Amino acid sequence: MSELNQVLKQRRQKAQEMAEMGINIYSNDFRPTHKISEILPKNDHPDLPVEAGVKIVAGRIMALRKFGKAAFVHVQDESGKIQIYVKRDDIGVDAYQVFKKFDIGDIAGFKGPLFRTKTGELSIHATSIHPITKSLRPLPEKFHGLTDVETRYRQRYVDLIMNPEVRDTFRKRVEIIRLIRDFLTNRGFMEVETPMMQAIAGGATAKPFKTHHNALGMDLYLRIAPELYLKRLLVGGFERVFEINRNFRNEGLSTRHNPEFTMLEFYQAFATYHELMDLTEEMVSWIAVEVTGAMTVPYQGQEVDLAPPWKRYTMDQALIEVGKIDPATLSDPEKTRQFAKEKGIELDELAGHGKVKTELFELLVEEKLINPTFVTQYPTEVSPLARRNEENPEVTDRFELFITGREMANAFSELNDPIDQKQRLEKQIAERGDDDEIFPEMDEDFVRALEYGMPPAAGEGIGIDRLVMLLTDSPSIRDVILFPHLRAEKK
RNA sequence: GGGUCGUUAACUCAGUCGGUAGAGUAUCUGCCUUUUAAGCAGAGAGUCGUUGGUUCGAAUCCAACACGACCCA
Repeated sequence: MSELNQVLKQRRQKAQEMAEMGINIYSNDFRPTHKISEILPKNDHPDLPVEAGVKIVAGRIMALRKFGKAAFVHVQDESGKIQIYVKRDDIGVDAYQVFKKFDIGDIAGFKGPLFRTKTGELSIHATSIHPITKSLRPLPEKFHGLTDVETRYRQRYVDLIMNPEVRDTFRKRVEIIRLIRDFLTNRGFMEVETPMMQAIAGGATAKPFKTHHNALGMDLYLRIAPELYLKRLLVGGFERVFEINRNFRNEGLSTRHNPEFTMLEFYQAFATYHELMDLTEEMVSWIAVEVTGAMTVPYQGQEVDLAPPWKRYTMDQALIEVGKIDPATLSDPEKTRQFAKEKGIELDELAGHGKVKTELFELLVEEKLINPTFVTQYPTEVSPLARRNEENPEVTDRFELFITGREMANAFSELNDPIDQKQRLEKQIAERGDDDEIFPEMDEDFVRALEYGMPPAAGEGIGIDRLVMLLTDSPSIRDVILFPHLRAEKK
């Protein structure tokens, strides 16, 4: 857009005029005595007299209705919005000349007692006005506000100024993360930080971002998961650890995928995935109540009931009961494969029964799991880091949690047999095929760590962005990430 | 990566059959000392995403590209 358009020129001119009047248009000596939210609740009863005393507030001018010798202003600070009544005869002729230069979008301070207008709105009757920061750009129109999605993401600061519900979503996001910290810390978990830049991007199957360390002359990868480092800490003797931090995956973008996203991973020694199912139910339902006030939350027009206990299926049960697959078909690898092909699933020759079942699950079951559902007994074939089930080595002691048809969490009893672990990583690398952008690469140090002996443990990862989407009723991951990734803006 | 839709003033949007650009808000000027989508009168504001093509003539039709949204992989 043109930098020289009329409105911008006028704003700059007005700023200059104010400067010429001797006003510091970027001052930093005004100190409000009250947040607006501290004023509002004490005076919200229309029939009771307002509090006595002078209030000093500061914030952004969001609306300005001028009448010549008086005006009404709406000022918004971080906590809320209040109306100010500015009258020439009360602030003085000179001050009113300054006030006439105020624009919507400016940051200003106001001082005066409270009163209630004819129409009953709580307001501050200004006895003085204070320019603080001049705004050189006009805000979006007051009625429709800012709705253009691209501008909202690219200029999130304007989105936050204009849209209270956006501010609310991000406050909730912070609150959710704080509650997770409290919950885990209260249960004896220790928050740790492990490398974001890794020589071997392990712990998941995904394409990593590559970067380079100049001084060391080595390539590094932004982590796709912290898993292998957190398990090293179990070896080191920390028995309950968690990390909330960014993972990076060099893949496509969608309403559910951003290249950098926030994961919670936590590991508990001397526990199995069963205990993590209990913990997850308790944690997520508690957070839901704390953040939304209810155990049932709306999501995009459907009601999601988060009250424990949650439904638990084995993968086979889910395929039969939700996916409506004939048990006779499912128990026969060849028939299952045939069935998958009929459903249009393309299968690699190397894909075993477990892989085929997982593909069918993703196609036929996942999107139907609206209320929270744990799915257990994932095939060993698709779970290279999980502990085998002791009765049936074809499956692992693992669950995934689905809510609103989306994967929310992935957890398992950890494999701590270094020889089995090494073989499974080697097998996974061998099956990597021609896509050499995808890790894994053998992490010899991780195997060495396991050789020292890792206590039996269960670990879980929860996608924080998706959890926030659920609890804020947000349709896109971009609505819960302050600055989502977009292509470079054209000049 | 594929498909569909979109991109017009700072913002929200119209723009018919191809005839050279409109509204509201915002801005500016004047009036207005309890308004709240304040009001009244007037004014200014545009590389119609970009580049080509068709045409006497393109915001409009065609193509490519850019950016975005949604769906699919």
